[in-house]
Amino acid sequence: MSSIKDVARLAGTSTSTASRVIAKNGPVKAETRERVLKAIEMLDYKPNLLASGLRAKSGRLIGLILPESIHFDFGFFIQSISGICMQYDMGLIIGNHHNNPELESKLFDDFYSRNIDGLIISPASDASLLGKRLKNSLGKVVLIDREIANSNCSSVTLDNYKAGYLIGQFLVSKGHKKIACITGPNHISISRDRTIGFKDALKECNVYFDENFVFEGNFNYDSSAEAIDSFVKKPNFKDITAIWAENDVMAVGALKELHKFGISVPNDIALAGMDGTDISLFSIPSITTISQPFGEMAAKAVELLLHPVSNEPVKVKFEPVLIPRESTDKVFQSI
Amino acid sequence: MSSIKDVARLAGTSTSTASRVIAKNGPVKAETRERVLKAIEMLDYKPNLLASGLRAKSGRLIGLILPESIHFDFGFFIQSISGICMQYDMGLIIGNHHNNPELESKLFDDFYSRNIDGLIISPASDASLLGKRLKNSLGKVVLIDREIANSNCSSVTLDNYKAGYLIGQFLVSKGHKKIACITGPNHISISRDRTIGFKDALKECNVYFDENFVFEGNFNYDSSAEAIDSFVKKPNFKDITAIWAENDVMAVGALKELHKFGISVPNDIALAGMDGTDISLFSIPSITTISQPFGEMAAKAVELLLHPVSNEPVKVKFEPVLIPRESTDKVFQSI
DNA sequence: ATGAAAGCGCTAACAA
DNA sequence: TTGTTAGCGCTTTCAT
Repeated sequence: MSSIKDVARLAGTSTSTASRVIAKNGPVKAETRERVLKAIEMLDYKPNLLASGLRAKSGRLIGLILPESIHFDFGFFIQSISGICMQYDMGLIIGNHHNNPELESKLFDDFYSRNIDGLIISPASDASLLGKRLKNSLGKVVLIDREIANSNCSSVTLDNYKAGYLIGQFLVSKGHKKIACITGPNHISISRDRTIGFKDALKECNVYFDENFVFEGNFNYDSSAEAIDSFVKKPNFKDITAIWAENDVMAVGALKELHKFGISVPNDIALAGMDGTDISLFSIPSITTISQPFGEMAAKAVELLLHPVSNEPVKVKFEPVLIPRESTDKVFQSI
Repeated sequence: MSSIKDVARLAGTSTSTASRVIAKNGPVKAETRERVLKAIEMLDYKPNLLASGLRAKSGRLIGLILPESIHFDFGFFIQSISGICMQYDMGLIIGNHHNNPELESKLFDDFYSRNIDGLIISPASDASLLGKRLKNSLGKVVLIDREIANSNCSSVTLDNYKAGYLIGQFLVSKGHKKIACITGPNHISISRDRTIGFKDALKECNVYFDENFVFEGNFNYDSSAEAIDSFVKKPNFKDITAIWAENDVMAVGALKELHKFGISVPNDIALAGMDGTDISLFSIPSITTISQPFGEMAAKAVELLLHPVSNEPVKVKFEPVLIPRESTDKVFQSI
């Protein structure tokens, strides 16, 4: 690896002149510039980002901390953010905390040791240990997808309460009076918000919400299969005419498990998911869902980081959109 | 941000002593160590990785370049590799090239400018411009998932030829004589290998392979819907009794499109995918597939990078495993 | 328009 | 056991 010194030597200039050519700032005679450029070419010189980052106190690096990387939504975040970072000539360093606050803190510290220019994070849970760390890193953190209670960071989230509310209202409008719910983990605020919105919608419509038919899932396939198993065993399961799973993955898992029991969607029971991911569209039947604008959310997060409009934290909430599909096509008549 | 100087000053030692305490190498009197540790604690000191990286010519960083981040398999790679990196106290910097060789080269150069300790890459295509770059970076690159023709890098791949062969053999064993195929992009060697293996299996079993029923997809849902549309239009579609899609996503897309045409799987037509991802398991019917050990592949790639056994490139090929499921359950009798 | 020199924060060879 | 010092590669004053 050749350094700027090598370039300068070959071009017969000082390192400062070479640096000026590379950074395209200070004045350089056209002829000198040519010599430097040729030297760069010949040596296949690439500036060392650690050195320039050390000087500039900027690693030209964005950190991204997510719970996992496998799920579609997180993959979408990674891909969108990575693309935008590239446009800005920024690197993207990532880590998964698996909802473990210790790992989360470790990643946070490691990233800051690298002079990151900003951090986008979907925090571990309400037990996140990031509190004091976030205070110190003013304006360089944007929360995505999940919020931290009374953090003073900017954040980009979906209005999860409204999402739950919308789906609740929708199912009631289809005539459902007994609705089961497979929630996300209770320690994550987005799950709680979705559930509260959902309950509020039912309450407003005077539909009784049976706590016996709430199952706390973990956003994965398996947990929704468990949920269905537990529901089916209950004596008054026959009254249930609709199920809402708080993400599409669990909805697909529920569909499969219902199928095993010979229960047909939407004829015997209606089913809805959430996220608006492809699996809900390509499922048979297609599954009613609430779409989240993952790409826009990612873009907004980067924008808030790189072009902050003020010193005050900005809280951006995106609007959920209901997408009715085949899985809720049948209208249930009240008996 | 406090530096090691601040620590040394507060502890009343020199920076080298402080450094020795931090690095846990050189000898330090117990009492001095205590003072330094307390200073570190008080200042909440975190070493600057750009500075140490610059010195050590090692960014404690692994680079990961993938075509995309959204697909399940790539998400799996990211998650596995990220976990292992964390164990080694390494950062993980990632980028997507979207099968564009220019982006790929740009990422490559950027990563190397960061003194990465190793690169794991699933290259863009046969047109990858990485040739000379790879020569220069001896032993620090491992290809994953995709191979580059006569590169002398280590690589971790699936035996894609065998995967195609296995599925071909299996479908023939189920009595199929006319089989359609939805391939991956032809510019990617894994697609070609799968297709060749598949054809070879049919040939060995004396089953005629009709080139009219090959559709070049792109590994996404939509392309398989197009494939089905084009197949259905052909006059002799009625003879087709099985379809192989070269990944699970396309298989699910094909299932959906067949369903639209009122064609039932497996009763009217058998269907198989590839990758062994959850969507093929949770699909209704579950889809016969070939599993890839994504986690093991990722682990192997990091291992080859961090603990190379020799200077020679090592080529690791994992064995595909056939997973028969409902989508191929019906045995077709030759007429 | 150009160069000399200092310094970002860290480590390691050498001296004491 | 501890400290001094040089230098990783870069940028940026400050002279010239």
